[in-house]
Amino acid sequence: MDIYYKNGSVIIENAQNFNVERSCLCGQAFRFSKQRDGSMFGIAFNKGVRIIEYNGIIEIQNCEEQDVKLWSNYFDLERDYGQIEKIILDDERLSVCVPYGSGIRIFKQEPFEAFISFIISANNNIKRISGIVEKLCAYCGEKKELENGSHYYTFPTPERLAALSEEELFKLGTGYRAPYIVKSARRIADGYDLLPLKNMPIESARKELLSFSGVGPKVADCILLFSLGFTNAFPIDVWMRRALRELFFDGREPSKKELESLNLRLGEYSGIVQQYIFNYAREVGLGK
DNA sequence: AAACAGGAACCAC
DNA sequence: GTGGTTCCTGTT
Repeated sequence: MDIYYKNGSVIIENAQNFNVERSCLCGQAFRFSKQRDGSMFGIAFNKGVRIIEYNGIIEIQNCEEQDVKLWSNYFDLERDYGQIEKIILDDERLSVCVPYGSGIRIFKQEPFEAFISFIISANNNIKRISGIVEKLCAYCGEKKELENGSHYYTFPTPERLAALSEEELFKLGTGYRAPYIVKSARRIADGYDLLPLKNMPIESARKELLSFSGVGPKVADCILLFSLGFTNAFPIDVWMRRALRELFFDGREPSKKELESLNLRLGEYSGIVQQYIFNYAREVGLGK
């Protein structure tokens, strides 16, 4: 995989195991959308980028020269997903997931954005989460104009979010999560720093996250996996439950202990493996 | 139009 | 610590 800068774009040549559409739309991040022209538009680090593919080349447009590292880190391009995929392929129970999860890279999102987005994700579906996040950004993010005349909004800072009332959040469609968002955003605006969680043992970081309003086990694991760099965080939602019942537990409901030991058995990349399983469940429509 | 989908809080036990 | 109920909105 060769990554370099050229004329306002970050170019990825010989991309291995990177399916842009699947990665952007699988539910790990909520600010990517496919455009009518087939390109992908997404926002991170307050920057809006357009991603196009041609001749096996992936081009991230609207970048600056110093952004190469930034995006290569965000899209987790330095990791050998081929090796991880091989682990899955070699597992009798998991190999069925490979065609559905292949090419997904786990993005390293900004902690605050992931934190708020996954509080919103509770008891919610991908389409609605994206809609709410978008409204939230339009309501109190920063407006940015693009050269082609269109515009986008950045994700709000903790301060901007903390300044909102429950009523305002409720109107944006967050429902009963409004007070959770207010409380948690205020705690962060008041000085709680999420970054040190990256360097803690996973159990400690998880415990910290669970102390926030609106953050339960599943949301905590999502934040750990999708923004804090814990590739062994193992979020289990209804889709994962369905898939795990079928693949590992002979149709019955696994206990907490069994889930925990499965996580351990899957090893240091269990969270990435989880994404393959999750996508398998969604794409084959398990439980439908 | 009632039923369902989707996690966390909260209160019992 | 486990189990049942409630919270809100969009879809069927």
